[in-house]
Amino acid sequence: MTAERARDEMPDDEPCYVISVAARMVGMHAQSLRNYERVGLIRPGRSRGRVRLYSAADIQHLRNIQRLVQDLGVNLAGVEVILNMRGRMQRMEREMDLLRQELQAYRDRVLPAVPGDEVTGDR
Amino acid sequence: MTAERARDEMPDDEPCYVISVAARMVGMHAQSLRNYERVGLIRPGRSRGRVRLYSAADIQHLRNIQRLVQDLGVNLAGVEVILNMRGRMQRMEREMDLLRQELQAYRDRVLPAVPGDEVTGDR
DNA sequence: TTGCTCCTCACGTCACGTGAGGTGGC
DNA sequence: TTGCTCCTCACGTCACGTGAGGTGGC
Repeated sequence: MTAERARDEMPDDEPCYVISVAARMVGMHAQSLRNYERVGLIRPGRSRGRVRLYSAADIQHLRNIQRLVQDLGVNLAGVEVILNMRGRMQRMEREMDLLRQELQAYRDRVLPAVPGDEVTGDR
Repeated sequence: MTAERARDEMPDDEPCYVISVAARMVGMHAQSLRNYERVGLIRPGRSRGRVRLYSAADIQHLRNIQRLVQDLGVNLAGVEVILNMRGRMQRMEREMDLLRQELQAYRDRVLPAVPGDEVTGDR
């Protein structure tokens, strides 16, 4: 990522690939990409001439969709639900990391909690 | 739940409804229930006579499937992925609750953590 | 015996991929 | 002008619901 960015000066969310290039990159039909946009699964940028422009992040998003559709046989309604859930899970994971860090700080630097009491006591 | 259990002495995982009753309870075609079993979405018990018997938990599971299929238009491959993810999210939520409880125990009973250091320090 | 269950087969419908056809702006 | 893009329409395929048909055990 960092190396790539340094090489071509292209941030992940920079719209840069027209539909034919994006389709070739992910091995899909250009018309499929238009279909996915029509049902709201992806929202590429547009040039002033109304030409779709896909960012590197869009390409990655398309690969996620592709894996669900082609490898697992999920339909587009399912893809939408799954990608939403995936986002929520990622947020939960970040929140859990924060909790673990904070807890570790207590364990390392301060005092141990009353052992086997408050966590298991009321379950 | 508890009241129901006390009333009819029927635990949630007790197989008790034949397919016609289960189908009527959830408003689905009996053949659909057989389809769901064939693709592995549900696994009802069987009587010795090989007759399917659905538990209250199975009924609830069928309602979850029904909502995804009928309300959201998800196909069966998507339902499988979504229900698996849902299970993982529920386990994560329980784990997060434990972490929060433990953390709260530290905050209440012991000492405050070094404020604004280890949690925000390396982000 | 009656009414259930079991299973398999088949048909209808719908979602989605994919191609064609005609258009317009770099 | 050429090769792209845009859009819409239409067709083929597949998944899934749903009914029929024939069977067997409470």
